[in-house]
Amino acid sequence: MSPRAQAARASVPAPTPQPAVRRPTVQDVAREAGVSPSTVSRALHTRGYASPAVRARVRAAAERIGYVADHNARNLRSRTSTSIGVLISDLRNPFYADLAAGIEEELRAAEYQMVLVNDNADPAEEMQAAETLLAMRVPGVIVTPVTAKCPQVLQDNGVHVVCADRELGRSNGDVVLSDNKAGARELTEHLLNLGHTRIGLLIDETKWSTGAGRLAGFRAAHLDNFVDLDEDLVAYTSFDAGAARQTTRKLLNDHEVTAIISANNVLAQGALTELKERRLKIPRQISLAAYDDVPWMSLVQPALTTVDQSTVEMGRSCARLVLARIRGELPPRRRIVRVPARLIVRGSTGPAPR
Amino acid sequence: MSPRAQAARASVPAPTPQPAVRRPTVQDVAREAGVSPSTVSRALHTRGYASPAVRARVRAAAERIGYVADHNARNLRSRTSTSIGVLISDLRNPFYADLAAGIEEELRAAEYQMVLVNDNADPAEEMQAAETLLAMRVPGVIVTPVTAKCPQVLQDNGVHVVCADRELGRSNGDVVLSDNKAGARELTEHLLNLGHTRIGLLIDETKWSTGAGRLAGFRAAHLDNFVDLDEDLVAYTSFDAGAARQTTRKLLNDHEVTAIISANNVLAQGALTELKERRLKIPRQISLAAYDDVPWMSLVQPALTTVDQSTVEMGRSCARLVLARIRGELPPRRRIVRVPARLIVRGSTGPAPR
DNA sequence: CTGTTAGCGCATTCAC
DNA sequence: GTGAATGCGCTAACAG
Repeated sequence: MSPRAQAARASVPAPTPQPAVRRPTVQDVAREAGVSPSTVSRALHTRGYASPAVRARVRAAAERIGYVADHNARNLRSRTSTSIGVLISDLRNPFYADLAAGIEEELRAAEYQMVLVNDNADPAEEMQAAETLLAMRVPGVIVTPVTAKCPQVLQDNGVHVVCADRELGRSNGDVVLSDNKAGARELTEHLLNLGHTRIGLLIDETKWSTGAGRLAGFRAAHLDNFVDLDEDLVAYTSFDAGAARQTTRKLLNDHEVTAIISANNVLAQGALTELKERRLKIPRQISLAAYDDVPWMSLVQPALTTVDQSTVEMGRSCARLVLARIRGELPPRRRIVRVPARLIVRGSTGPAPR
Repeated sequence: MSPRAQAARASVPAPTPQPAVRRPTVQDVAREAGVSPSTVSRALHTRGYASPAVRARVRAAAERIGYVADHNARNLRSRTSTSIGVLISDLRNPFYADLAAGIEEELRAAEYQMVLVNDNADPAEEMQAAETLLAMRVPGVIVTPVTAKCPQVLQDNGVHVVCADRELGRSNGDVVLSDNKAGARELTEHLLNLGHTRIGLLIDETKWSTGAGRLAGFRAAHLDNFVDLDEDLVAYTSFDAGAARQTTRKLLNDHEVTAIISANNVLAQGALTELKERRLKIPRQISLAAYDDVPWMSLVQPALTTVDQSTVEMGRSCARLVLARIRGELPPRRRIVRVPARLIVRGSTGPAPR
């Protein structure tokens, strides 16, 4: 803003800070119900510490005057919060949106709130978000980690952390993963069974458990089926539809593949675009399949064969897991939840040509 | 949970409530820096009440011992919060995901947090969410309202409310809308210019400003172009791809349309499914277009002609608006922000047959 | 089972 | 410009 504009703004009517509507407190409820504030507190939450009669009276009084307990005060005093931090890379990617939706659903059912932060897969933003969540004193965080440091710092500060979708190196915290290896293996096997022997794998990373697992499944399927895997068919690209398209082009030009598997929904987009551009008949001339089923994959013609990683359910699992931790219901040992992956055969995969 | 299970759970090792890692407080920073707690508070926030030297010393001390201010305490004391409530219908719908992404982006930049709640377009859940946000003492809420009661209750409690995407009857609060009428008019005109005179409009509601605006634009285009609108071509359906498909079927069977416009991305899915099922050549035999551009629409073949309502930008606008209100930068008069809609012509629309 | 007392961590009066 | 005192609204210890 220019100095001029700023000055103009400073002379505006008068920055009313807050309407400061006075909201009723426990005191008010206490007076209304003819009991003490602490009794109000007990009647409203803890079970067994107030007689049914009093409890009913207090509840009625609270209802009458529209009392809503102040979370800040409660959290401050009781050193707990019902807000859970959720740290993801990109809400606009349906994978993360579904994950968040599953988390939110489960949290809401348990009367917890979701504080959602997009970190754009940027380590700096991720750390900053972690600090904010620390400041909020959230008891738990669900994160699709970018750096191991983030979950680490949170844990060091007593926050229960659940890593979602991926594991970074040797972590020691709870984690919820898609069964990447099994899913990728099944998908690859499906293509091998159709007679494909030159299957290109479009993949962006293998440092994380996600890519590593999918690659492992891809390899395993080849091994199991006695098909030699030409290492050139593992085509590394970056997490970007445009790049994936370029890589697909190379795969097509230089390696005579009859099928392509993309390791996630973003890469699939690039691959499909290139195939369409070339007017290749799917699946007659080439088969295409993707890990990570998202809605558009069943809308295109032909619909894509995919692996559905039950993303929403994965989110629910994450939420259940942090909540269980927070409630102290789990033994200290780290928990690894593996969410099943399901092959969905649609029209984009068919017999190998020739 | 069954009584049995509950009993079992109660006898588990021992519900450790919290690891209760003791986090540094202002006191600790004060000791470390050799000043008083109140000086620490001032040095860390308000400007002008601490000498630069002290301020630097305090900041260094805070950094050193890893001090992170407690939001709960701060909020309690200062009666403000940096959490903003965001109430939407369905995070899995890319429209809402984009909206939330835009909101979050802007909030994060201003160091605010987003508490996201899915209300599933259910009035009861919406009201419950409102109460929760009230309990959190959020200074502002952005909501895609289901009932007028929700924004009302929030406002009555001194919360700044911005309604996003739609207006319910005569509201008196701030609102950010897509320019529905202009967008729909432009889209309709595009089809009329291609020679279509029997255009079906697939629409789910017209009570809200959203549907009403799109219908109005549809009508206006007909009027402007001197094309009589057969009222039967306004095909009411419900907000559901399956229903939209049925309605599309009827439109096709009974009304000889040469083009279909769907009022949003969900309905478009149903319409497209039906057209593909019938193996109709798009756009040779029939044209299809949609309001609310979402990613899959450019992936299908042919890509869909749509109206892009700049959803992410709409989210940003919402966030900027609540923040401005919270800071008291705006005059009391209600603000109506209209986000421009942009026609994107792609392959699914072509000259009318015959 | 209930009332009294105390204090969570911080920001904001006031004096100085 | 800085320190001491006060209390935001609530719940956890205690008595009783």
